[in-house]
Amino acid sequence: MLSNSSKYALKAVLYLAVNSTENHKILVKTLSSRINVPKAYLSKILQELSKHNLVSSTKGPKGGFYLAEENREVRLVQIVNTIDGDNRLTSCLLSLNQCNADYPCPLHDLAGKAKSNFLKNLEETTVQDLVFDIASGKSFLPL
Amino acid sequence: MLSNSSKYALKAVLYLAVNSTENHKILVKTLSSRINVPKAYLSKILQELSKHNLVSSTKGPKGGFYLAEENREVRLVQIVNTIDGDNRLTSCLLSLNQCNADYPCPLHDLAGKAKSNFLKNLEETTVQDLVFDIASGKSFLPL
DNA sequence: CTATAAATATGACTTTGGTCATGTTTAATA
DNA sequence: TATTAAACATGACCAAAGTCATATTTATAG
Repeated sequence: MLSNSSKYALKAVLYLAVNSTENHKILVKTLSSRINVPKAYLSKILQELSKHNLVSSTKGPKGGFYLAEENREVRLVQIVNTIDGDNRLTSCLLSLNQCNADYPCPLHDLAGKAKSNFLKNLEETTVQDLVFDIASGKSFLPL
Repeated sequence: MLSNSSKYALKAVLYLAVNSTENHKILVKTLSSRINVPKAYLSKILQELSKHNLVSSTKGPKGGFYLAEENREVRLVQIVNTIDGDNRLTSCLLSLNQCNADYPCPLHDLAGKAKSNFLKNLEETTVQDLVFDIASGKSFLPL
């Protein structure tokens, strides 16, 4: 459903959303140990996210990664698509080219509703929304 | 969501369901060209399915693969689990160990409903059900 | 202006899923 | 009973995802 890389990306963004501000940046090293993702690999993922303006960073001493206000409006689907590409979630379950609502493959309906529901949620939900759930005790962070 | 191997397995079973009987067995070679899956790889998948009694086969001249009546009662989840293992579909979206309804990770609800819906469908649907959909024009076969 | 601390860029290594080729066993038929 | 046609079994190869190490760039602070 999601690649490992996407999961790591989501975990990282989530941690930054809760624990960082522009005045309190986080080192890759720290982030790595907090969310249990190998440092070097996490680096690569953060760079990709940074390049697409989904997270913020500054180099040099006192530098690090953080989420600016604009980053908090990012929708989860942007994160997933940036890392996994955008058709991982939309393609037919059997990977058939000609499979659509008018000419569905035998598994189309079976998966279709679940998938579109999931995708819709990813599209509608922002990072800030998740932070809100955590703050209000609806969900929990230990990553 | 599903591995390539699972997709191939589903396609193969579906083709056999529609086109084979105990008196009309299908060669791997034929199946391969009909569903566009490399012959050698398809072989391996069919062997795995056969070992678990999800498809039937006989060796030797006049041999081949087919679906016996019992095979038509197989549920899709059995096919997927046999090929992919059984936790690919059930594990947490972020692959967290401690994530459950009482202590959900921030993405739990977002994916949970979609995933459990999909899983439920795989558990409830038999091969025969899909054949029925095809026969009644609800879905289409070209694989 | 220099030293240093951090992200960034690049590329190599490893693991795993997917692909293929070869040989072995089984069963039908002549 | 010999031949042959098929599934079955095993293992090697390949490609992509995941993992890691090294070098470069940038910014801060003394």
